[in-house]
Amino acid sequence: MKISEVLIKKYLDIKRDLPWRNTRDPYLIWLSEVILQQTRVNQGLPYFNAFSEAYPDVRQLAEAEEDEVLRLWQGLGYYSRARNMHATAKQIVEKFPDHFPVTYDELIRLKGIGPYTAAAVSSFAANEDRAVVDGNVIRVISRFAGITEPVNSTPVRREIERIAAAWLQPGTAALHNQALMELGALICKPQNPLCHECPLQSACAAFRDGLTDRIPLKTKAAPKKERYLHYYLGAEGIQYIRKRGAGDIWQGLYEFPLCETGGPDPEPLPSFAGRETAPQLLQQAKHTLSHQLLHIRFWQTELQAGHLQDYEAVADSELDRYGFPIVLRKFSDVFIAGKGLL
DNA sequence: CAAACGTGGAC
DNA sequence: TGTCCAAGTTT
Repeated sequence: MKISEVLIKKYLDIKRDLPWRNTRDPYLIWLSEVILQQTRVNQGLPYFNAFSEAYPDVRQLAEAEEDEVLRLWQGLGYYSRARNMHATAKQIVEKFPDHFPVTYDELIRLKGIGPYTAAAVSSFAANEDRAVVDGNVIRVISRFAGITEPVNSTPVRREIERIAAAWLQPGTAALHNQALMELGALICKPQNPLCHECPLQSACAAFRDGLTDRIPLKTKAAPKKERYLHYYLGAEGIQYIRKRGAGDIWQGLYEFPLCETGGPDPEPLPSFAGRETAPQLLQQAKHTLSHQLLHIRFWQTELQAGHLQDYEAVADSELDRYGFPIVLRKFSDVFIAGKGLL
C-alpha cells in the first residue's frame, strides 16, 4: 500500500466533522483557510460560523464595510488577515464576476493567499494536484524522514516540499491533503504524539530512533527586546486617543497618549508638560509580543478620573488582566469602528 | 530572509 | 509561571 492510501484510510476513520469539510464552495473553503492560518480549529470555528452567516458569499463580504469586517474579527488576532481578506473579496468580485477562482495560479496572486492557502483551496475545492505544506505536514514528514536539521531553512524546506509532492497521488489531492494534516493535528502532534495510533509508525524514522520529541527542530527565536511604554490616562487624555500607524506593533489599533523611554523612568508628554503636577503611577503591566517584552506603565494625568469608569464599563479580558486597556481592541466597538468618541 | 504579526491552550 | 506553538503571509 502506498503512503497516501494508508493516510486516507486512517483519515476516514478519525476525521473531525467540521463545517468547511461539508462544502465544496471555494469561497467558504477560502474563508476557513484564512481564519485557520496560525489558528487552532477550536479558536477559529466560532469565527467561521459568524462570517459564513454574516457573509454567505464573496459578494456580500466585498460589499461590507471594512470596520464591520474588523469588528467580526475582533479577538482572533493577526488583523491584517481580515483586511487582506476583505480587499481580496472586492478584487475577486471585480476580476472574477461569475466564478470564484479555484486554480493555484489564480489564487496565489491574491492578497493574503500564499503557497499554503493557494494549494489548500485549489486542492479542496477543485481537487487540483497540489500538495499542501503547513506546520502539520512539516512535522509529519520531518519525523517520518528523520530530518534532524532545523526545518526552517530553505534547503530543508525544499526537501520537505519534494517529499510532500512525491506522496501525493494524482487525482486524490482533496482527500490526501486533509488526511495528512489531520494526522498531524490529531496523532503526529507536536508534543506527546500518539505513535501507537499512527498508520506510518512502521516506516517512521523518528519513531524508530526515538526522536519524535526532537523533530522537527527549529532554530530558536532571538531574545526578546525590552521596551518601556508610558501611557497617560485620565479625562484629559481621552481627547488625545490616537490610532497607531505603520511600522511598529499594534498597527491600526487605538491607544491613549504615551511616551516610550529606554528605561523605567517616564518623561512628560508635550501635550501635558507644565500643565499639572507629577503624574501619579496607577499600575504596571508586562505584555509579551513575538520578540518583545513590553513594560507598560499607566500614569494618571489628573485626579478626577470619571471618564475612566466609562472605559472600564466596556472592558474585556484585557482590562481584567491589566486594569486598564493598553490598546483599544476587541472590547471597543466604537473605536474599532472609528466612530463614537473619535 | 529575518522579523513582525495575536491569541489561547497545553504542559 | 514561562515557554512553546497553531491549517502562514507579508515586507
